[in-house]
Amino acid sequence: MVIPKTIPQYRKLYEILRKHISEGVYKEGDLLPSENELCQLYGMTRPTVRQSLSTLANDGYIIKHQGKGSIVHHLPREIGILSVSGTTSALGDRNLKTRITVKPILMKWPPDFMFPLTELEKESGCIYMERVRYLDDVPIFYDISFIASINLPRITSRQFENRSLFQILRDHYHIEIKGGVQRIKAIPANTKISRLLQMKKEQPVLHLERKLETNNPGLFLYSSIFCNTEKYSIFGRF
Amino acid sequence: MVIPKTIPQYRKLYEILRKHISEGVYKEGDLLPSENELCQLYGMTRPTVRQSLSTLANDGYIIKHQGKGSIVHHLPREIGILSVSGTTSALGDRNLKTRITVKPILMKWPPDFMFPLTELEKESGCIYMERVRYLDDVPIFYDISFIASINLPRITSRQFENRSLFQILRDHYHIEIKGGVQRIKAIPANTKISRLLQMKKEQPVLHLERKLETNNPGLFLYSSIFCNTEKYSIFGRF
DNA sequence: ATAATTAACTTGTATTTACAAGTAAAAATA
DNA sequence: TATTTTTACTTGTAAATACAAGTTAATTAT
Repeated sequence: MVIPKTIPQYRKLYEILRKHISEGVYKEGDLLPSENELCQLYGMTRPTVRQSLSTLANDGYIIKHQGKGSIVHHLPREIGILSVSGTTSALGDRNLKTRITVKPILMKWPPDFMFPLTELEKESGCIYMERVRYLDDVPIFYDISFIASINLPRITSRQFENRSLFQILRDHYHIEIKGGVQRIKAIPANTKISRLLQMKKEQPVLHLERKLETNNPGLFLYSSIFCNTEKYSIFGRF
Repeated sequence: MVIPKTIPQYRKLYEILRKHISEGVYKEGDLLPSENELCQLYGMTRPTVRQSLSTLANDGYIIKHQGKGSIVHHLPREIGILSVSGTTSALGDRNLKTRITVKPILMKWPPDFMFPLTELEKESGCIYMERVRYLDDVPIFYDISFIASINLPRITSRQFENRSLFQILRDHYHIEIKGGVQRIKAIPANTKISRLLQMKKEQPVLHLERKLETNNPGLFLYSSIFCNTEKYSIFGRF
């Protein structure tokens, strides 16, 4: 697994500021301390500080303005990289519940997998799981996940109930999502999907097929997501 | 309008390499010249060259590998930021045709617009247009665009037929898309959409509502896109 | 011949220094 | 008072330098 011996300084500052933004120490619209102030505060030089800030800007946490400063721009990113924007008012994480319908099991990759696989991935098999996610006790997402079983000890026995898969991978395995590709379609709900998402058959459902890249070059996460967008939309930045 | 007096060196090299990648001088999987070689070739120092390369990497044109080099990773980005991935083999730009169904006109913003507008935007009105895009002569996209009519001389009289709106904005007004937000839904086709996209009523259609940010801080592009995803998927990177 | 080591590359991180350019508030002017 | 100019801040661009760390191929030793 990727366990970096030494974490770069710019990365440390990035994590500090990201945490502060997430926790509300700096709120949306706030000006971050100036680059020179951050230099003094954390004992770094300006290029190093700037590297932290430009990474934050790339990730959408701040917007930089020449002559002005860095303005906090907190983004909704509750559910992986996607998030939900509803007709109702702003929703907190507390309304979101996850139910595992198929617990993580080690198995062979399905034939005709949605994305091409490397030999290493094929050999090592995959960890499979199915989840349904509820918003205000209404099922919104039906999520089928595949992870190559490469160097992920004890993952099948972990608790997935109320934490994001991404968070577990981050906290326990130092795996971070760097980006990815996705295919999006609108399809009619089949019997299984309509039952799981409590909707009528043939009603439009959003279908996403995603391949997520991690900081571990050979490791990808795959997921097939079905989403009931009758009441909520999928919200995303790019 | 934003007409930069002096284009930074790193930006010049970025444009050169981006063009070379787009035109196939460097093909997918190729190694770019090393940073030191680029320094010599273009008479820049390594930090400057690295800034070009990291911008290219951020935009998804290359992937950098420590100790190895920068590998070209050409992405399909024919239609704005989205692109289409079909079941058929790789499709070139030549198969894509655009038909303007409502020519650009200056008008007031619709009431209950899909995104909140600033006062400046409301005052200046909007340029409205509707387009249908064909892939292999099959209508795939029905695209309704709104642009705030701020400093865009003669835009309503320009030729939009076979060039991307983005390309015109880039070439004539130095406007570049920096990012944006979007809402995605799966909806049943109504009468108008089913007619325009030549599909049955009530069939699932992908609906995107997008707000695109430009290098001009006050200027945004808005579009409402309906997409027939029966044969093709929307493909995207993040 | 094979395996281990070394050398020569590559990109990654970091410091230091300098000036350009955009922003906003204070100061000087009309 | 209202306007213009100045000043002091901010981030943006760029150079020169140094070493760390990952990759690859040539060299060396077994």
